[in-house]
Amino acid sequence: MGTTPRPGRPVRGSGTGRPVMAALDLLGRRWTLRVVWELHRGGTPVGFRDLQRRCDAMSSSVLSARLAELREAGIAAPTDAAAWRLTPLGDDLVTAMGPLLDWSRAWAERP
Amino acid sequence: MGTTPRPGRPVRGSGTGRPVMAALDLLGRRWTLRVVWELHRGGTPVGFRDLQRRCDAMSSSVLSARLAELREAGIAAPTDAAAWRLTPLGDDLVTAMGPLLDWSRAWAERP
DNA sequence: TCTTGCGCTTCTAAAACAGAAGCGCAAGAG
DNA sequence: CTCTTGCGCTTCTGTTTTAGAAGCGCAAGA
Repeated sequence: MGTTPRPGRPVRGSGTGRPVMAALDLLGRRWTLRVVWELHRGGTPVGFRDLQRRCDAMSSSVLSARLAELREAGIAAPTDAAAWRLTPLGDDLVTAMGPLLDWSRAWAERP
Repeated sequence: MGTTPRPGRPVRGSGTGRPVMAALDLLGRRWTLRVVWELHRGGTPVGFRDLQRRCDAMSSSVLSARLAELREAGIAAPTDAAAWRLTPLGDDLVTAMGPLLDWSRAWAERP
């Protein structure tokens, strides 16, 4: 398994660990943005298998790895009842993704 | 080589090709966001080897693949002088990434 | 001519991912 | 109690993706 990118520490593509580079490394991993997205859509905490189904049955091994990374990054957290939800920081991330969604709609309509 | 995700066509993680899913697939590939980012930072068109250096000497084979994908997606385009730059759509994408950068700074300052 | 740098391509090894199987646990049915 | 069902994951093996070095053809300059 790889390492969870953290701001301030060297990450793939940046020896300095500049925040934006660490973020691009973390969020650039496959399924990461999607998992965050689905956790947010759920509203209430979502269980592992349920989350897996919502992500089009993505591989459980990868989901497990992504959740561990997101937890370490302080973006997602397990509840006491064995389910997952976003932290306030995670909610902010989703908010920050808003313009990206608008862009994707514009992208879909290009000639 | 893989396929370039397009809105409206099935992509990894979504049989419907919903725009946001296609975008998450395309942008979720390793180095993609970084390449877009560096093309934008350059301002003027950037040559292949120069771009590679700016991306911390990422693999040339992957850079080549990413540029092909970004071109197909209408995000980047080669100039007549054998250099690369963002299209207007690509510039919009960078703009849409703005809040994400702000978020990364906040992320860097968490306890 | 000879070197230097360019935009890539090609090749092989390493890493990441996919997907099925299964483990231990807990709750309910019989 | 035993049996089944579903849960949260982990483990394992095969496939895909990425890394990284090497090299090709071209063009410009010494």
